[in-house]
Amino acid sequence: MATPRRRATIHDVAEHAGVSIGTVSRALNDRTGVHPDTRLRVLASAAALTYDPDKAARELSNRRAVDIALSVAHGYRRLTPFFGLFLQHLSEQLAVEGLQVREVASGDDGLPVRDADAFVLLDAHPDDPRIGHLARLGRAFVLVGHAHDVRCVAADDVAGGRIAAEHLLRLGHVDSVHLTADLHAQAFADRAHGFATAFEAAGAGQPTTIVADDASTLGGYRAMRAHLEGGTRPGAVFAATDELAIGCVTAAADLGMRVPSDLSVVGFDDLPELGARLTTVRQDIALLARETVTLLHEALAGAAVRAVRLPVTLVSRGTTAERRNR
Amino acid sequence: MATPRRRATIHDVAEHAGVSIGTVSRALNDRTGVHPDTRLRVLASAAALTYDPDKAARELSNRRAVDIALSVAHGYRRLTPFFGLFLQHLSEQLAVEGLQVREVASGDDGLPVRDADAFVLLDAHPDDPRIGHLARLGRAFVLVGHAHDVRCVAADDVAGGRIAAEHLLRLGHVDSVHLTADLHAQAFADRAHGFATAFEAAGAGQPTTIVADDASTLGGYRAMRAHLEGGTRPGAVFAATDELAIGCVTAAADLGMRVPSDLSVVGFDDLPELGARLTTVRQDIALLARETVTLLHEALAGAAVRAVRLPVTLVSRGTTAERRNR
DNA sequence: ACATTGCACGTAAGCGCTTTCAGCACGTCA
DNA sequence: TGACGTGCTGAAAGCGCTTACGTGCAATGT
Repeated sequence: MATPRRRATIHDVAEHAGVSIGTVSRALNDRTGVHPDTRLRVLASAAALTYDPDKAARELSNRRAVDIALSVAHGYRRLTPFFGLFLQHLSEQLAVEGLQVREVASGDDGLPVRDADAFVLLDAHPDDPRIGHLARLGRAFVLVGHAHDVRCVAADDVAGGRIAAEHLLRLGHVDSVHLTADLHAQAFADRAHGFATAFEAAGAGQPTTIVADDASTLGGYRAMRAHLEGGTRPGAVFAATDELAIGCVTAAADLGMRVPSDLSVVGFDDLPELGARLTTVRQDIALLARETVTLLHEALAGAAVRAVRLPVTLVSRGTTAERRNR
Repeated sequence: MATPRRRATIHDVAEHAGVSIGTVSRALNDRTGVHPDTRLRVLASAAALTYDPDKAARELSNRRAVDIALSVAHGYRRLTPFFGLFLQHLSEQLAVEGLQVREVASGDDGLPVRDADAFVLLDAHPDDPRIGHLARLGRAFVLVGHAHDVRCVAADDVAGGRIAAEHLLRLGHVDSVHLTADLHAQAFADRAHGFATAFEAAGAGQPTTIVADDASTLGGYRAMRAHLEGGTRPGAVFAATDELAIGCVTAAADLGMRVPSDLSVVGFDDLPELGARLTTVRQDIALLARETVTLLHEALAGAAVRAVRLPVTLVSRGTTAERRNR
């Protein structure tokens, strides 16, 4: 049975290596002024004892115990795969700096419940009450998404819509439709705008927009299926989300259409598993996380508010093809 | 602009209240030996300074810096609303004890990447490689779900299936079907088993089982729709999940059937938003979180392995009704 | 009257770590 | 030879907190 192992401390390592704790600390943290031989000896001892520095002690000593609270609009209940991934990258990114997400919660009123040093707001509409709340309290926060006059970061959604349009246009799909959900959400509005603008600029007219009940795969499926069954048979669809796109693909398949020969579909996000085969507008979630952390530091330092837009790229996979004559 | 506020320390509070730091600590932690008046004064000072004790320092002092890693099978990518809620309760529960989930991650190989003191495994099949891995390492862990010979906790799925059956039977639905996904998952297998057993015990025969491609709302929708379109029109369906149930309800609606008059549906889990109107088998997620923490402590203490089953209850809402003659 | 209790509180040690500072053993330059 | 770096290391302070331990004081007992 697992003996309740006592964690090795820096003292144990020091003793084992025959040096002082100061030297161990320096060696382990790549500080200068340690003889190479000594460093090696310390490293070996640390490995031998499976030494794992105590986070709390390290934080305390570093006096960089920054509490970072992550606030998701509806708790985890509506956590999308996208935000799930983001979260993972965020905590990895913070771990690099020895920081960490301390708590993940928001009260029933939607307001962050904890008095942290800094907040990351997910899933916020521009008029989200949390923004005013935090601003009023003078707390550091960064919004993942977009709003005016607040520190925020998000993909360049307009550009995303545009490159989706250009891709489709290049393939000859002048009769594309746009499948989205809740245009009240800034990201969706921007993507729709970028898409429509590019179409008009190309003289292809205003594309039809289908609004699903929600941004789930089911939402996308039903909206698309209804549209397809309505008689109109567009050659391509740009879905505002990979999940919506999956719904599209599934709906098309259920109606006997083939993707991409009968219907091209391009998604948005590039979620690993979900869209492994999907042509989609990729946003770099790792980069998003890194930028979030940067902004977090700026917020803590009291720097000027700025909004950052992250580039997106189109990754062409199996769900788009040239328009066939019909 | 938010001045980079310096956090108040226990010394500030002590000075403000005109007492020593020891007294502040005792007052704030409900220790005995503090005069009621003094306690009040300290509390007031703490509030005035918005004092928020430094977690790191507290942990260090308490030497209960227990690293608890939460391991989700596929990262957050497949985090279901159910596990999302569970996570929330778990971190709340741990917060009560001054503990916290330190990291939430699993490597690309699916194995937990961090060397924590204890692990919470979500979403694990009984033959999940993580179980053997952790056991081999002699690490403390608890599995949320079921498997043989490991410390685990889960709802009483068999009973859940049974009470769903009894509810439906009581309403006269002898022609119920069971909608599930991936019977390889222990929970789903158990629910199906409980359901079928109760039906047979009542002399109602073996209920039809429909297996959806996945446990999403879309999966439930498509499976149910296909079944319904196939001609058979069951009077009721027991879905292994609230999400599947939502899919059912939606499919029925899309086919012009009315719930519950044409089709009764009962779900499983009782997720707040999702199933607000759903008749469902409720599991107490908060309790699940509490039990998880209890088992975690047992694991850390090296107690004997035990598996716990949590009771479930049927909550009857708007999606079930008595069988009509047809 | 004094010794004894018990309560409320202050003092200080210590949790495991980082980092400054001083010291020591060299070598270098005049 | 002595004054001076230079490179490496140990000692010790301190991060913010909890918690023995000790002390002063009033209340109690004799």
